This record gives sequence, structure tokens and C-alpha cells, in this order.
Amino acid sequence: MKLTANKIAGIMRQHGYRLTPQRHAILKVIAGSHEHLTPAEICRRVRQEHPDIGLVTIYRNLNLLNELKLVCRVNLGDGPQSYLMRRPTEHHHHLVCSRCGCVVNFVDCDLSWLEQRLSRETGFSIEGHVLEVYGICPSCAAAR
Amino acid sequence: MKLTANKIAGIMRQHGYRLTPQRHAILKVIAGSHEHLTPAEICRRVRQEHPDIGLVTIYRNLNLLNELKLVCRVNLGDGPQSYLMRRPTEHHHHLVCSRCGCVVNFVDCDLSWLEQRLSRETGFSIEGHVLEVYGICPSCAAAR
DNA sequence: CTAGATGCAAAAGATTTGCAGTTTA
DNA sequence: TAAACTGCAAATCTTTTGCATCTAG
Repeated sequence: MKLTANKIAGIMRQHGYRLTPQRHAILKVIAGSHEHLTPAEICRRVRQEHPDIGLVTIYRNLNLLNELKLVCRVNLGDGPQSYLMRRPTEHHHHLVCSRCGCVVNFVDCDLSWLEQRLSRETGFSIEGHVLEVYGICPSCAAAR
Repeated sequence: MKLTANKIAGIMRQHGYRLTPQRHAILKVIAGSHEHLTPAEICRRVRQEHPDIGLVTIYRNLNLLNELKLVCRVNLGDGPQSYLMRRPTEHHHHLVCSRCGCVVNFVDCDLSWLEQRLSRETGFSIEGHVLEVYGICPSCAAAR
């Protein structure tokens, strides 16, 4: 399933939320990017077409989208400790360069064995996992 | 290897850092706890014996310890987005209840296969990983 | 019409920085 | 003695909240 801005808007309407121009612009930016975006970056992009939008509105909408599980928050290491947003369509993880901070996504990770074991041993009902791998990227390694 | 406050102090001295009473008190608190501690909590505990210490000093020392890899930062989900510290002696991961926020540590996770594959495919030299599993803990499940 | 949204300004937290005085090695 | 360290206050930065106004449905 691919979530477009319009589909997301539809889902939100079904939940009783309104479709304001600001909200639509935010959805378009998020749905239109394959990268992880900080609230500030989203705001910057939305303002290109909608200069009067407030950063507060971005935050409020991101929180809403997050609750509805239409986007998801990820924190990447120490850096600029802001939350990053991504489209929730595909489950993936991050390979982060601890020197320059660049990020490579990767998909394949079968952790069901682990989740089953943890569920058995602790009684938790497992909902998901976040995995981040750290290392030095090739160009940083070369630059030394 | 178990890192005691004294051993850490020795390591720091080898790196040219001084051993102040404040620093020693901080090390004692961190080394003496098996839990993850926020900077504020560390401050609270250190103040029991050393009432005049400033939170700033805690931060500065934690940053230093972090650079020397003598403690490590972990962020647990959305909650109170503070960094938590733990002793670096044993590699472990977290099973976090997304309802009440309680944390269970777990150790066993052989991800070397994944790290090898990522290294081969991306050229990164892998340094480590952080894995956090989310779910609902038994008591929260019962409370519903 | 009215609950939901927005924007502003201000608040709330977490963390860092400038600076002057203090202390370890 | 000199470089490190500390504490305070103030600055940053991110995120949230209060409130008056506006608007989608």
C-alpha cells in the first residue's frame, strides 16, 4: 500500500479531522519526500507555497499524524536531537555514519525469532522494534 | 571486565583529565547503579553527598564520559526525551512498554550476520548497533 | 453554527556556552 | 603555575500550551 497525501487526507477525514489548506500542504510535503524530515525542514518546505504557516502547526499536525500512525518518529543518534518523520509505508532501519551522520536505509531484518522469545520470556505483547546500526561510511573512512 | 568508579577514574587520568571530588562523586553514582539514569537523576543522587554540585557539571562530565566511551547514551522512545546513561560494561538492549514506559533489558541478540551483510553491501565499517523493542507489558495488559 | 484548526506569544524542558573564580597535578 | 574544572547566569534549541480568532463541514 502506498500512502499518498490524498489517501492520508481521506483517512484523517474518516477520523473526524478537517482538511485545511495547511494540513494538506504538510501532507503533500511529507508524502512527497522519501527522506526523513525534521519538523523545521518540513516547515521550510511548506512555506515555499504557504509562507504564513507556523511551526506550531507543523508540530501539532505531526503529533496527530503520529498518533494515527500515519507517520512515525525516529531519533537518529546524538546529533540535532529532533524527531524525524517518514512515511510509514515500509518498515525499515538505519545505518548511520557516526562521523558525518549520513544515513542508509535497509530493509531486511527478520527479528521475529527474537520478538517471539521476548514475548515468551517477559509476557510482553510485542508491537515492533527499532534497530539502528552505527559505523563509518566509506567516504569518511577514505577522508582520514 | 567490570568498570568501577576507581578504574574509570584511572582511565580518565591516563587521558589527561583530573580527578575532582565532583567527578569522583558522579562516577560513583553511575558505577553504583544498574539502572539507566537521566542527568537530572544523577544530579539528585550526587547532591545527597555533594549538595553544591551543579547540573552543568553533570552534563559536562557525562559528555566527557560519553566521548571516552565510558558510558553510553540511549534514548527510549518519545517520553521525557532525556538521555539516559548506563555503564558500558555489558552490551544489551531494551524492551520498552509503550504504555507505562517500563524497561526490561535483554542481552541475547546475535546480529553479526546482519552487520556483516551491511558491511559488505554498503562499505561501512560497522561499530555497533542499538535495538529497541516495543510492546505492552503484562501489568499494563492486565490493567485494561 | 460549532468543534476543530490556526497563529502568535509565551512557557517549559533539556542542554550548552561565556566567564570569572577555584583547584588539581 | 598552568591547564582543567566548577558554578552561575544566560543563551540555545526543541516542543508544548494558552488564548483569541478563524473556518471547514
